[in-house]
Amino acid sequence: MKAASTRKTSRREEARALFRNAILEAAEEIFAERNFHAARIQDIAARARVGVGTVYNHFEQKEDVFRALLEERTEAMLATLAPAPGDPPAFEAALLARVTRLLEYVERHRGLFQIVMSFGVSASNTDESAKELCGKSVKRIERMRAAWREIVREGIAAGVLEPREPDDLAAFLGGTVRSITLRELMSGEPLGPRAAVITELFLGGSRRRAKT
Amino acid sequence: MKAASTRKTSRREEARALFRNAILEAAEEIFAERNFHAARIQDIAARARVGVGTVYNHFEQKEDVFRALLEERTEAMLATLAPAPGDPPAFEAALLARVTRLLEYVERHRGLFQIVMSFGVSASNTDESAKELCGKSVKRIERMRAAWREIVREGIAAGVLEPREPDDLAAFLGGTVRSITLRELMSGEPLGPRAAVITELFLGGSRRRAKT
Amino acid sequence: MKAASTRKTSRREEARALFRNAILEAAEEIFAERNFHAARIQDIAARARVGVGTVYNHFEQKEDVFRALLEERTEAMLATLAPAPGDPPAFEAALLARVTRLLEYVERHRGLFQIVMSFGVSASNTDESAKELCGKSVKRIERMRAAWREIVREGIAAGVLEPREPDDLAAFLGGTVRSITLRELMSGEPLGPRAAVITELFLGGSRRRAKT
Amino acid sequence: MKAASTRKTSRREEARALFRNAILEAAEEIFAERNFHAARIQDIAARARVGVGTVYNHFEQKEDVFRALLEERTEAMLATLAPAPGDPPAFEAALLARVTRLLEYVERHRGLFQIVMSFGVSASNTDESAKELCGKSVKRIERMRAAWREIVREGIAAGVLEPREPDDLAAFLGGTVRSITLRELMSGEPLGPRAAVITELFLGGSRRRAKT
DNA sequence: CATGAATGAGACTTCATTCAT
DNA sequence: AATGAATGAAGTCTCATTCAT
Repeated sequence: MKAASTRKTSRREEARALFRNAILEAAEEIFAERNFHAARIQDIAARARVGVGTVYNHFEQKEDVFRALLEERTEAMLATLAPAPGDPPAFEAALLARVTRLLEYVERHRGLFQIVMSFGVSASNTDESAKELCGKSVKRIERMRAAWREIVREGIAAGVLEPREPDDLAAFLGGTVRSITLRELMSGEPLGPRAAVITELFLGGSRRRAKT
Repeated sequence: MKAASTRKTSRREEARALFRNAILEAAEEIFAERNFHAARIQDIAARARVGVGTVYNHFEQKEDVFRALLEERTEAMLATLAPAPGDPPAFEAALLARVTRLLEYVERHRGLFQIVMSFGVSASNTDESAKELCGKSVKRIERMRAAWREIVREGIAAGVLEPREPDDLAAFLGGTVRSITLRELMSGEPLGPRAAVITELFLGGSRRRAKT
Repeated sequence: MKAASTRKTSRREEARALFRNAILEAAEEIFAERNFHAARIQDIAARARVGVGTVYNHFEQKEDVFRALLEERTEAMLATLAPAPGDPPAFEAALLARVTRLLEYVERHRGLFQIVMSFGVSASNTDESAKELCGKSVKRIERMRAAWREIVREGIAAGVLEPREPDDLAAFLGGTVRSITLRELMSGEPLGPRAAVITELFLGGSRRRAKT
Repeated sequence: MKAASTRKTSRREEARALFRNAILEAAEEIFAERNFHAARIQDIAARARVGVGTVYNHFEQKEDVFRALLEERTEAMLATLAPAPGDPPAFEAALLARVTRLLEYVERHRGLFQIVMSFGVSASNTDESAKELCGKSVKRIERMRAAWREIVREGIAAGVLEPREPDDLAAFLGGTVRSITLRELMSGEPLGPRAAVITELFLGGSRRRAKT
């Protein structure tokens, strides 16, 4: 009986997740093609083939939809930097694979990331609710930095990178990715091809110099 | 008597221009700190210390305020690239002076240009009214390109730049400026210091090779 | 289960119709006592004991409320001329019954019909939107004429009216009704008592002359 | 010197009257083609080729423009019923001449009179300001009645009309004029041709019966 | 829980009125 | 006295949010 109840519950939760997901995906599309203020809950609901009330069953406010979307997508983006089963063993190749994964993910969610990147900037700076959002954002940036640092450590351990202060190398790597991504994102260029450029640039600047 | 009437008229027009300007400046601030949809006409009017109706005496719609602002600012930005009286005679120095002027102007209107640069993107892509705006934008991009081309021609004439196809060099110069501006704009860094970097990068890549 | 769903749906639609009706009735009162421009949506909503937004859930614009009202009422007015179950068999008596029904209906909606009758006139002649309204109005006038013609045909078939061109008799009948209605409507007199006068006048002028 | 001042004054007043008149005529056109609420002071001023402020130099409020217009036009309308120099001596012919004058005047100001006639009816019954307007209107109706009575008296004195209670005959005459005018006005027909019909109808019903 | 109509706060826009020139 | 820009109250309409079914 307990099993039944559990399965029942899990089925229900599965259904919930389905709805929630559909809403988030619809929201991503709508937010990307309009913008936060111009996007109407009604449109999101319609795109998700769901009633307006349903959106409110899953999210308290319109802003929460946006918040959740951000959270989910940036979380997934962070995940692309983790080592994956099929990654090649060599550091350089593995780095390329990871950065490629990252860029591909960003590409797939281009519209949203355009908003994200221009958010700390043009978005309602005065807005009170933006503060909390920024708070979470800071934490995520921290985690991103940690991810880069971890990669850099691996590189140093593998003897590929100069044994410098990992924080500096991490900043270099992160900055390179960030600035190139930003430019291609805003100018409308595809991101995929830049992964190679990024790793080259990074390695060119931080590869271990052969001992004399 | 006619003189009096003329002066009267010009005074009135002067006053009109004053109001119009105050409104545009207020709008720039408000649009920069909120964003088009979140900015309320009431706020703009209040910031300009003007009645709501006054805004509508100068602009037909809220959107027209934005449009005019864009027009005015990008026009002035274009003007910074024209040769100025105090510019040094040497091409390299003159180039630096011009680029510096450009970056300083963009810096002074940072908030607005952030919006401008992310406009073809996050702004209501579907919107019908955006089309006309884009049309004008295309023309302005064309004129910008022409300005770069003119500068490049001067450089070639002065024997400083390689005598290549001016369009290519212009694209290189424009692209360098654009991408660096974009990055610093979005990341919140000051623009001024980058003028030197930009000219260096450009000259490094296109300076005339000494004849062997 | 389907039955339940059907009933649910029909109940909802029933409720919708109830609201729509309440709004139209409120609008009729407000439009009648003020006039199109002076009538505020807020007033209509309040009179209908409904929120402002509700009005906009049922009609796109203020003007559409007016349009729908016109449509609905003139439609119903046309219906009063159709033969009804309880009408007496004799042509003269049936005619009186029908005209009486018509006048009673107009009486019940006096305020609105006053506006309708003075519409092609004082209403925004220049207005662009008035055109469409007039187009529909023309169709309805056509149908009214057809209704009169049908009545006249019955009268001729019954041998009560002179066997003349039905269009002429119809025009006579319609014109008599119209002009008397108009006068009483504008001068504030009750309409009911005029039904007899109208039929008398009409029959007096078009009753079949006995063969010599 | 006094003469000069007087002439100066009168010239000024002449000028004032000119402006006032231009405004009233413009207002008549605008009110006729739109309607009180839809007519904008700006439009009236523009049509009169006058600044907005000028309108307010001559009238306190928008409503006063309307009020004055009504006053002026109905006053002039009343004047058409007074005996005129060229009127024929015979009562019947004189009556026809007067009624013709009246109808011609109404015809020339058709747009306004359409509004006037549908005013006590569809116009803001609830409006507070309408009351005063109605008060004046009542007085004018009284004077109109007096005018009819005077005409009737002449007819009786001339031995053309039955020596009945003048009030009754006046009501008959006035009513006939009013109802026919109303109908033609609303239906868009020209008024001129109806003068003959009106006098015929009136005389037919009230001409003195020959003594047996 | 899904749904979608009801709701009203709030934004844009108009326009009567004022007032400095 | 004429003028026309400034002003803000008021009206229309939108849309986030609630709630009965």
